[in-house]
Amino acid sequence: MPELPEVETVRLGLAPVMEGAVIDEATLRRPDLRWPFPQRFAKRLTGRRIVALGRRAKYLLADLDDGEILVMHLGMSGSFRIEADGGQKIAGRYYHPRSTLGAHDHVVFDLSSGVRVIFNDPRRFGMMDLVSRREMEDSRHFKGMGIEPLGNELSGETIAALFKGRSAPLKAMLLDQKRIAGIGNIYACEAMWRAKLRPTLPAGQLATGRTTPARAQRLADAIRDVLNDAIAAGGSSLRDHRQATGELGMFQHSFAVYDREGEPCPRPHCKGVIRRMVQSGRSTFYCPVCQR
DNA sequence: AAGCGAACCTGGCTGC
DNA sequence: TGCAGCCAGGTTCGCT
Repeated sequence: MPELPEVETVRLGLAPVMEGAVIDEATLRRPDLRWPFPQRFAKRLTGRRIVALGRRAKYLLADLDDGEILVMHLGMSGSFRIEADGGQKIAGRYYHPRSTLGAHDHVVFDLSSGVRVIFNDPRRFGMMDLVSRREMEDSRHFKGMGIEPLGNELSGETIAALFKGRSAPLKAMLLDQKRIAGIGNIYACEAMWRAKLRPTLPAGQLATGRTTPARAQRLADAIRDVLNDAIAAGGSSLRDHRQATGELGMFQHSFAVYDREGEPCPRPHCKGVIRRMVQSGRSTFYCPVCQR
């Protein structure tokens, strides 16, 4: 379940039980996810205290007390769930007692607090890796990664600079993690709708104009707003996916265009009907009337 | 270099 | 009911 808002929601759910906890035991129930686990993975995690749980784009980062970072990606279908020894209330929240592990429960972290964190990923496009903190920026996952859309770098000027001279469609540019990192198919569609921009627009055209190009500014605002709104709603729960706490995200009810082909455009006074097209192999949902 | 499409997997839904 | 076909929130690889 993973674009930036869903990963941030997962982080917020896991942080109260993981931060400060020691990993008593890490269990790998298969040798790989998308890629093999790193050498001696379970052993290197055992006994480590999790200092902090952070996020970069769609990656979760567990800062360990030996200077390594546990890097985790949810892929398309990854999720975490939390169980507590005998059922427990922690920081005001109740967690279900331990249950039997299921078919796609690939990684289990047993924490010193009695909490168990389970990573489940049917399609196995997720990944876990260990990188040293000092080499993280240069590691293969993060080298060349684009700006953080909720950070200070995102602005109309930045977008204009990032897209300048590019002929690829706007939609493709938004999905390019080497420019802006963390936006996926849903929020690309939603941001373009909010900014009233056509998905096929050659991205470089956002960079034209003497002062700050108005369209680039609208897009920057739309990206920031839609991501913040989604985080506030606990992310989007498609196909019944859950947050780490077991709750459902709610932002799918606020989609303007995503998966709404044939429905009326929700913009006031717009008479458009949402359409679906395919761009670089993925569905794009948009309003042909108000997105230009 | 940039921009596509395919590949990696499994499961759920649709339509015949 | 059964089965084929299509689709899915991501990333990487390989080909023009």
